[in-house]
Formats: sequence, C-alpha cells, structure tokens
Amino acid sequence: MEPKDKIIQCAIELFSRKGFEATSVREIAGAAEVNVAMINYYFGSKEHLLEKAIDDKLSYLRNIFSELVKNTELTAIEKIDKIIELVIERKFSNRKFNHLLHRELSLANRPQLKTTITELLMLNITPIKQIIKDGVRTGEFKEGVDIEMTVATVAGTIHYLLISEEMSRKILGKPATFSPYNNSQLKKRIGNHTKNLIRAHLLKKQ
Amino acid sequence: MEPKDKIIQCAIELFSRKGFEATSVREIAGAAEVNVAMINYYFGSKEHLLEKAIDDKLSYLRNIFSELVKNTELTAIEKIDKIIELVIERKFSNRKFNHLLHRELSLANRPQLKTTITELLMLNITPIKQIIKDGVRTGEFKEGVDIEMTVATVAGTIHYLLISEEMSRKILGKPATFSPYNNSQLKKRIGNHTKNLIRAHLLKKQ
DNA sequence: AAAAAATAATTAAACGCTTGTTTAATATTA
DNA sequence: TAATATTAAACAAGCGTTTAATTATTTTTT
Repeated sequence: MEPKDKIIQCAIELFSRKGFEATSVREIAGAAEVNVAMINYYFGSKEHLLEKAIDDKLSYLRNIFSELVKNTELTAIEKIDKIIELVIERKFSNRKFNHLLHRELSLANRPQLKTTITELLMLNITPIKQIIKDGVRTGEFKEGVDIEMTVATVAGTIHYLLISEEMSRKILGKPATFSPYNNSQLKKRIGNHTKNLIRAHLLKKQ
Repeated sequence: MEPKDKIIQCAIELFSRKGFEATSVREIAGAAEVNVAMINYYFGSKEHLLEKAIDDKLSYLRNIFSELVKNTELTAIEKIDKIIELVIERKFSNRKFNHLLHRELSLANRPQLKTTITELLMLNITPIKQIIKDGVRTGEFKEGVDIEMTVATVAGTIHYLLISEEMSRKILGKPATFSPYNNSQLKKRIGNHTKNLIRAHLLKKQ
C-alpha cells in the first residue's frame, strides 16, 4: 500500500479510537511507518488529513443506496426491511468511525467539516425518508404519520445501541462478560425490533 | 460564586463546546477569572476536574425519577408519556453537556470515567424500562415486545434529533434559517411522535 | 478582645515536555 | 537532469503542572 493511503488508514483508526486532538501526528507516522514530515508533505496539516480521510469515505459511499430506492419490484415495507438491514450492517462495521463523525459533529471546532459529515450521515437517512414518503403516497402506509420523526426513530434506535459496549450491556441487562458487538445476535435483534416497530407504526390496520 | 464552583462551571461549558483535549487549563482559568494554578490546587489535574464535574452532575440527578415510577395513580401509558416529556426536557436543556458525555463514552482514553457516564445516562433509561415491564405484567401492554429495544428506541429517537442543528434541519427538511433548538415546537413534535409510536407498539389492539 | 500562630487561598514565574510544522539535506525515481 | 519522495533535526508555541513567595482567613492563645 502506498504511504499516502497508509497514513489515511492509520489516521482514521487512531482518530476513531482516541479522538482527533488526543492523537499526535507522530503516533500516526509511527503506525504508518513513515517519517512525521510526510504527513505535512502530503496533506499540508493534521486537520487537512482528517478532512481528506472523511471526504474520501463520503465519495466512496455516495449513490450506494440509490438502486434500492428505485427498485419497483419490492413493496415499501420490503424496502424498509432491506434498508434497515443495510444500515445496521454498515453502522456495525463502521462503529468507531461513526463515533468519530458524531464527535466532530458535536463540536464547534471545525465548522466546514461538519457539513461534510452531515452529508455523509444523511446518506443513510435520505433513502429511508424517500421510501416512507412513497409508501404513504401509494397508500401502503398510513397517512398522518410524522415521516421525518420516523426516520429519526430508525436511525436513532440503531445508533443508540452502538454507543458503547457498556451502555449496550446495561440497556440489555447483560453481565459484564457479554460482548454485544462480537456476535451477530444483537444485529438480528435490533433488526427484528425495528421492523416490528415500523410495521405497527406505518402499516394500515387490516 | 466560589472560585471552585466557578471553575467547574466554566470547565463544563468549555469541555462541552470544544471538547476535553481541545480546551486548555489556561482557557478555563481565564473564563473563571482565577489563576491557572488554582485548577491543580483544587482538583489535582485537568482530568480530575472533568471527573469531579461529571460526578457532581451524577449525584445531583440521582433518584429524581423514582417518584414517577412509584406513583400508582397513573396507568403505564400515562407514565410513559410523562417520562418521555421529562427526558425530552432534560436532554434539550443539557444538550451540549450530553454531547460531552457521549464523546467520552465513545473514546477509549478514560475507562473509569466511562462507567460513571454510563451510570449517569442509565438514569434516563432504567425508569422507562421499569414502567414498560410493569405495564406488560399488569396486562396493559402487549406481551412479546422487546422491552430493552423499545427503551433504546425512545432514548435513541430523542438523542438522534439533538445531534446537531444542521443534522436536525436536514432530517426535517428545513432551510438553513430554521433554528431547531430555539423554539419549543420541536420538543412537542418529538414528544407527540414518540408517544404515538409507543402506543402503536405497546398498547393492545382494542 | 487583641495578638500570635497556623492554615488556606492566591499569585507570578518557571519547569520540562509535547505539540504541529518547517527546514535543508539526501535519496529515489522519471 | 529534473522532479519527487524521504529523512533527521530543529523550530517556536503551547501544554499541564509545580514551585516558592505572598496575601487572606481562621484558629488558638494570651
């Protein structure tokens, strides 16, 4: 792997685990096995490195959901099911990176970066909103539901259970030996719950 | 106000807005109008100051929900409504402090602190769980619902809409001029949605 | 109640260390 | 031969913390 990419990769890993400010450029250089000066040579500054890394992720993830929304062979509720699974899968496998994004979003330090991150997070949100809208329009879903809030519920439920191992354990009432993120059990459970919830909330009573 | 308390107050404000690592002790001292050495004199270190501040908040908030859970004059769904309103109120007025807690929780830097924070956040969670449990036991709520996940949904929905102004605007589809946290409109909207959602999910069909 | 002693609070200055960044020289590749 | 990549070393600035001296307050003794 080229040194430039290796720097990005190591930086993301360290920023995600320790936070941006708590990670030194020497640490990153050490992990990437390059000279410290290479970081400024390639990226100009530590801050630009962060921006570049997040920007890369954004352009990589763009338009990955679009096919699902367009697919007309599935009903709205089937699409919702699929997208719930996709979001869970993605959030689980990018858990710490997501924490990095949310940390930056909660700070007033780098305003320009916040816009990029918002766009990145909205990649998960927008398609859910669109599918629910379509479902209401075609009559498959109830009228009068608060679509925007429902979207927040789906994203929020998944997000909340990925905050930390200890929080998840406490919420689930599990002992300290339980590793919520190391088995696929929790993924399924979140998926089932969210789907049931959305059904009770959106589907017309039959 | 005593210098010790003023330091805590200013520290919380700065840590919340800028993050722990990005805030210098000289900044805190400047804001609190005391000499830098006072911080170490009173708290030993910058890190202990953070711990003390969070610890204070924890002991202040303990047992504040207990009366609501014990109140037997309300039905389970009425209790849920009340607690949703309480949690929304609290999260809205402590928005940035909550961000600080969640940032610390997402980092591996200060493990001991994470336990305190988890306990603090669980003060919102535990009563909701208890009320739903009771409601299921008395037959007011459906059986077979995933109680722990439902709790995560309530907390997650509220939490997600408080991530950032820009995120909220984007989720709600509002223009850049809209200030989601400056009016009480959003509070009510989240409250109504969450209550409706929980009703559809928990109440038996009549 | 006044004086003396002891404790606590506050200050300016310095400490040693780490930070992100730059420089200028060298090695590598085109 | 020219452009690019890589290096070790140095830079100035900021960091959290400590020191030692001074002022303020409280406690004890007369």
